This record gives sequence, C-alpha cells and structure tokens, in this order.
Amino acid sequence: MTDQEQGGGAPRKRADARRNEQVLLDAAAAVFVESGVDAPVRAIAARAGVGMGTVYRHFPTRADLVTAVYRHQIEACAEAGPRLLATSDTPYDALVEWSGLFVGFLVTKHGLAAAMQGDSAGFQALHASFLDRLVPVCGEILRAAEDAGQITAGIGGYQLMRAIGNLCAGAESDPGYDAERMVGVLLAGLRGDRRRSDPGVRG
Amino acid sequence: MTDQEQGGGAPRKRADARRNEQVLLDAAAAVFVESGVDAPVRAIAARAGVGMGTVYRHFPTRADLVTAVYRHQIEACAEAGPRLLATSDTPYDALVEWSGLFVGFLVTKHGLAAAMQGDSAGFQALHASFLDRLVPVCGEILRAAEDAGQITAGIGGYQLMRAIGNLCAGAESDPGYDAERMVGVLLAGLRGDRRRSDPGVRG
DNA sequence: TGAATATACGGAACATCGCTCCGTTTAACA
DNA sequence: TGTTAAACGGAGCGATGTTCCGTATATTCA
Repeated sequence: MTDQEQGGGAPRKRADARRNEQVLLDAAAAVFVESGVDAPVRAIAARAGVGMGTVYRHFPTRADLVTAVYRHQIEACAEAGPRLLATSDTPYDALVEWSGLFVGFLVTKHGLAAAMQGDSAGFQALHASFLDRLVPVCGEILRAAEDAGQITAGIGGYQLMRAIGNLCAGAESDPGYDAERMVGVLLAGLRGDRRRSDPGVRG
Repeated sequence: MTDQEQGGGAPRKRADARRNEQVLLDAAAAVFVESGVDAPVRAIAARAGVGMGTVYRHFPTRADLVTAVYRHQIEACAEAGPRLLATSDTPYDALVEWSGLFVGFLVTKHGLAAAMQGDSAGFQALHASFLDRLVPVCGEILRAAEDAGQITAGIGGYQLMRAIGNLCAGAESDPGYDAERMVGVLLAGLRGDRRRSDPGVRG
C-alpha cells in the first residue's frame, strides 16, 4: 500500500528505499516475535543490517514501525467485524467472537497490549492507528447488540476496546492471570448490566 | 516499622539516615502528586536535597520507594476488607465497595495502575508488595460472595485484582475512558455468569 | 574531649533507551 | 558519464535507572 500510491502525485521512491522498507518490516516482525514489541530500535536496525537513520526515515517513531508490522492483522480484525455480525446467531455472539479475535491478536504479541495504553506520547501513534481502524468496527457490533436489547446501552467502541486492551496487558508473561477469561467476564457484565437504565453506577 | 525494629538485632541506624529516609518519603510523595509515579529518581533526590546514592541506599529500586510512599494507603485498603464484609448487606456489596476503594486509590495516583503491571523486572517489587497484602483480602471477599451464591466460582483474588488494576491503567490521562465504569461492568460480569448454573435469581 | 571507626553521603559515571543530525554514498536520469 | 536529489549510516544528544567509590560525619570509646 505504501509503495503503490507513489504512482500518483509523489515521485516514485528509490529502489533501495523500497527494498529497505520491506527488509525493516521483516526484521521488525522477527525481532518482535523474539523479544516483544518493546525491543530496542537498535536491535531492529542491526537485524535488518541498516543504520538507525534508515529506520527513522521510514518509520518516524517506534510506534509507526509497530503499527506497520501489524497492519494486516489489524485489517483482518477489522474486516471480521461485519462478517461476524452477518453470520452469528445474535449480535452479542458476534461481539464475543470478535472480542476473541482481538484478544487473540493482543496476547500473542509480547507487550502489544501494554503499548496500546499509550501513556508516553511516543506510543500515541500506535494508540491512534489501532483505534482509528477498529473502534468503528467494535462500535457497530456494540450498537447492534444494544438494538437487539442484549447489552446495556452507553458503552462506546472506544470504551470497550480500551478495556479489553487493558485487560490483556502483560497477560502473556503472567501465568497466574487469564486475560481471556476476564474479558469473558467483562462481556458477561455488559449483558448483565442491561437491567438497569441508570447509567451512573458510581456517580 | 523500618525504624522500630532496629531496636532488636540490628544496631540502631544513624540519625542522619533516619532523617533522610523520612525526607525522601515526603519528597517522593510530593513529586508523585505533581508528576506521577513515573517521575525520575533524580527529581525526587533533588526535591529531598540529597544525592542519588542516598535514594538508592534507602530504597534499592524505584519500586521500593513507590511502595513505601503508599504503604499506609495499601494498609488502609487491606483493613477495609474485613470491615466491609462485616457491615455490608451482602458479600457482593462488600466486593463492590471494596473494589471502589481500590479503584479510587489507583486512579488518583498518576501511573500507579500502569506500574502495577510490572513488566519491567524493576517494578516486580511494587507488584509484589501491593498484591501480597491485598490479594488475600480480596480473595476472602470473593470467597464469601461465592459461598453466598452471588458470583461465579473460580475467580481468585489475584485474578480479580490484576484485572481491576489493568482496567485502571492510564485512565487518569484519558478523558474518553471511564475506568470506574468498566470495573463496574466487570463486577457485574462476575454476577451475571452465575446465571448459567442458577437461572432463577435476579439481583 | 578527642581520636577511631563504621556508617552514610554525594554525585560522577555507566549502560540503555528513543531519537536527531549531518557528512557520505548512491540510485535515477539526462 | 556527470549531475543531483534521495537515501544511507552511525556518531551523538538528552534522559533515565542504577552502581561505585572517595569523602564527610555520627557514634563510640578511652
């Protein structure tokens, strides 16, 4: 995608630049698998056999690199939303299944969920990229479930995704914590809550 | 506690050492309020008017300092557990109230919840201190609620505290995310799940 | 009171980050 | 083949957690 659109207004990138971008993506993917998404940029540069400058020219920040590596998986998750909504028995079932996909994606990438919290301004890009694409998808499923009267109203896509992302943070390195189960409990809570119309549990 | 037990086996600490420990605790507390628990150790040393070495002699790692600063609040939270269990109408009510205390504690300290995830080995001490004291308390309330048939079985104190802590991470800096509400949903999920084995009861 | 000594102190120094800068190399094109 | 703009590499910067060690001092004992 990044390459093709160069045919339009911008002049085509140089061959070595295009090659290095791919080399970097491959190297980053490999390093992320081995050391998690917190791996030093230097390690990725070394693995790719390029200098630091090259990394940062292609991906202005660590978060951009992370985003780029997982872009196709984000896309797959996004596309699964409408499909699940169409094929599942009920919107709530779709919500559960879609959440399962998202959780599965998060917990297999070391530190990805933690990074999504985006406290330090650097990760804001990652935060945004994930959420820009997936929040609308999640929101659509949520609204469908709401309309069907299956869950409580007033939980937005962002709110739920943020909660799920948080629940998954650090889960892969903690055998005593079962993120998938707690996400299941959270989703059950969406359903159980629907009996109260009053939104402010705590004021 | 650190001072008193010196009367036993270990020789009493030097006066300047005792004084500096307190000065450091006060300085750290102030800096944490202003800049969050992620504040640089240097900033705390400067605020206290001591050198870096002094900080690390008293608190071998940043996490130990954080733990020490909030120790009395952790203690208050721990002591509230049995009390709530005794005074609340039902164990589940106690669970909700106790969770409210814990959440209130976490969200008012910038970055504390995030630190609790303890990814980087440094924060393991913080992780442990919080959990060693509070997990049994939480577990007791959970078991009481289980025994009363109010919640699903098989969720341990660690599991729930970890989930709540995660849900609160980064909440204070994200106006679009309401951690307290999502904790409420999670707790509702604990109750909602029981309907699988006991369909009749509705709160 | 005046050494003697263990204890504590201060802050420079080290390792590790993310990220920037700039002199050098090289692909693209006439 | 020569020109030029794009891309490269990696040293360097600033920040951070942590360690080290020479110096200062509280405490003790004569």
